[in-house]
Amino acid sequence: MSETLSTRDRLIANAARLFQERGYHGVGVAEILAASSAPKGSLYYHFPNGKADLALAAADWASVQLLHILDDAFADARDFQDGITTLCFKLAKLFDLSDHWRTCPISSILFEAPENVMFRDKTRTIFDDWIAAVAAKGREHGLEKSHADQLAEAIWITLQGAWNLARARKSADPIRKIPGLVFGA
Amino acid sequence: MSETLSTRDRLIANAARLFQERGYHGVGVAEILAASSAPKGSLYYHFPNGKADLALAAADWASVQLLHILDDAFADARDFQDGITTLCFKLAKLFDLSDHWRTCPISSILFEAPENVMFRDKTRTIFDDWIAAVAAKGREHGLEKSHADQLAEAIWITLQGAWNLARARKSADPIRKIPGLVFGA
Amino acid sequence: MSETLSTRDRLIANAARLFQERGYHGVGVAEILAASSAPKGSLYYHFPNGKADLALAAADWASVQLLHILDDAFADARDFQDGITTLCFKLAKLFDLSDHWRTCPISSILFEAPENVMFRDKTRTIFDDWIAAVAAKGREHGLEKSHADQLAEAIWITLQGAWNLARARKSADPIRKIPGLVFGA
Amino acid sequence: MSETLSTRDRLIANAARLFQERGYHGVGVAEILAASSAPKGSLYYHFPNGKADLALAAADWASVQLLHILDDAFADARDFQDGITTLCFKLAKLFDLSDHWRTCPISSILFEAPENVMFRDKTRTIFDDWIAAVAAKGREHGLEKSHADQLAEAIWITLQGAWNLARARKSADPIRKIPGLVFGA
DNA sequence: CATGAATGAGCGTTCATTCAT
DNA sequence: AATGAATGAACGCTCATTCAT
Repeated sequence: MSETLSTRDRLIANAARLFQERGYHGVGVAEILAASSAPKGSLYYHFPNGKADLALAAADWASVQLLHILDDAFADARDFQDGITTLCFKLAKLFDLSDHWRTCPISSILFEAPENVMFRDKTRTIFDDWIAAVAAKGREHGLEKSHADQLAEAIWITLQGAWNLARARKSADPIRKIPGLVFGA
Repeated sequence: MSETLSTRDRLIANAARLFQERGYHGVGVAEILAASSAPKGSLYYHFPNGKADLALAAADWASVQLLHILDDAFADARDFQDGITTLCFKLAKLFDLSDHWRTCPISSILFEAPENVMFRDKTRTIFDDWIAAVAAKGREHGLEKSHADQLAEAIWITLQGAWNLARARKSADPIRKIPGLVFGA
Repeated sequence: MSETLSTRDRLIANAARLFQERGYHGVGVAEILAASSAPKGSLYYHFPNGKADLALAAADWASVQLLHILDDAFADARDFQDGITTLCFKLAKLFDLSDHWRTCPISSILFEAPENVMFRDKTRTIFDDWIAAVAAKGREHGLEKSHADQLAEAIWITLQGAWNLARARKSADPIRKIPGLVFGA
Repeated sequence: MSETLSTRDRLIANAARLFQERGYHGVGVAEILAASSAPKGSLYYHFPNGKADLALAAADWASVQLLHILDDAFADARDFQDGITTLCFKLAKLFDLSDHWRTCPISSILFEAPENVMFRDKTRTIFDDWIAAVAAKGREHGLEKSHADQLAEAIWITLQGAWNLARARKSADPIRKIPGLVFGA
């Protein structure tokens, strides 16, 4: 990650990436610190509650990244289906670039953390925010609210499942086939 | 778990349950041993390669459980959609009973394990076996092969995604709504 | 080792070789059993006191081997110095063949064992027996008893030291230079 | 060991002594930590590669001790033989004080360690350094270089072998008789 | 605002041994 | 005479965290 970022931001970005690859328990704080070129004690300066705090911040950061990708996908979209198709191809490309491994950063980070009410609540919030953002894109392209909400949730569910299958098959095909599944063949 | 099971089987069943709840790295072998009333060294007698071996065996065991649930769901099914609906309600009930936490045992066990070729290969095999089993049910109820295959894969993707959303929302509703998504409202 | 040996003899021969390479604590009974194609429980049938018993038997066996090499070296010896020179070249060759690692089997086995009176006593007995055997060769070739005894002890001391230096230098040269040291250049 | 030493130095000194007594595999890190009044994790702070790192540091430390003993022995030496005689008597006394057990610390530490290229290389380096230091003493007392080198190597070989025999016999006599062997009776 | 030395509970694993058969 | 399943203490090591500076 760029050296122009602050120590705090480097910790967050590296934590997000590493957790996405190997899960909350699969990555030690020492590895995150080393990847961020941060000294041992600095984690607890920036995140007083330690690893859990950092994971929550990393999930927030990853959520913002996902919303940026959504916005980019819809920047030149002719209609809703076109925007979603672009989105899926963007996510598929990222997946291909990650050795067919990095899937949903939120699920990767938060579902593997200790069964903690704060972790689960944040997951729900981020999921719902993303679904709402997709639904908003639908309404912007003329869909009725209830239809947009339904489609957005279906897209999110399908994306989550496609990520899992793509990871198992080492292939982004399931991600690219999402529009076909959601909008009909 | 029942005391009538062998030490090996108790280890597998407890490992499957605990990994499903907190992931491969989130559960220590000491906890699995304690839950199984097995002494420390017996794990390595039954599973010479240790925790990784046990996780693979637990994934196999969980896969068999999932296939049994599928068979049960189709025992009295009028048609394919009826069988899938029963299946989803059975899975939703299990999810409710687990404090809204236990989702796909295969993903829970194998995606959180070390990024190991053997783990990913087994995930793909079990996923594909399950999809093939669902497709077979489809053909038994008169569906054409290509249609059955497509539907089975769509069902699996949707189930995986619905499990994720259900866990975030502490509600089995997404699981119960799978038939509506896959077969059309 | 040959399959014609009894389980007991295979255990002894493999234990002697493995202890010689990595010391008493450096080799586990499981490895000795595996190398001997012997079942897990059979060690305690043949050696009721376990690993320590086996190590004592292995040291005895190695001692007999060393005495055989001594006899071979003196079979055609013109005089005492000639016999010792042949002996050193034989030992140097064995050392070369062992990747420059296997030195005195007795020291390797017994000095690394737990500080046990039985282990130390056996070491002394085997050392003294070997020195006495060399002294006997001296007397057979006309040396006076006191001179033969002194030379034999000097040879043994020099051989032990040369083995150490040879191991550190990955070269049998120190072993081949023993006659020059003991008999004068 | 003195409480005024740093944790790191206490670890090294205790490790050197314990390894010298029972070999690399014969001493557990827990015992070294306990002897050093150091907590479990501190070993890996000071020696990131753990037990192997500590053994290498202990060998270096022991090497320095041996060179100090050499310097002390030659502080008031009339000639080379006198210095070597003093050295042997000093080493014999240390051997007597150790319950006739502690011999060459370098061999004790490094030959019993895993067959690792780094361990063997360090053994050779320390051996050669010690031989060179003895040869330097010889030249300081008027010996020609080639003669000094030969004598130094012979002294080292004889010392190693004498240590082995002394240990087996529970007697420092072989160590005290080294000058007679090397310089002629 | 930042650091790195220090901590001890816990990690997955290996150990020599025992025992019922 | 021989076996392999079972055992739990001990192994070397990693962990997230604390704290004095």
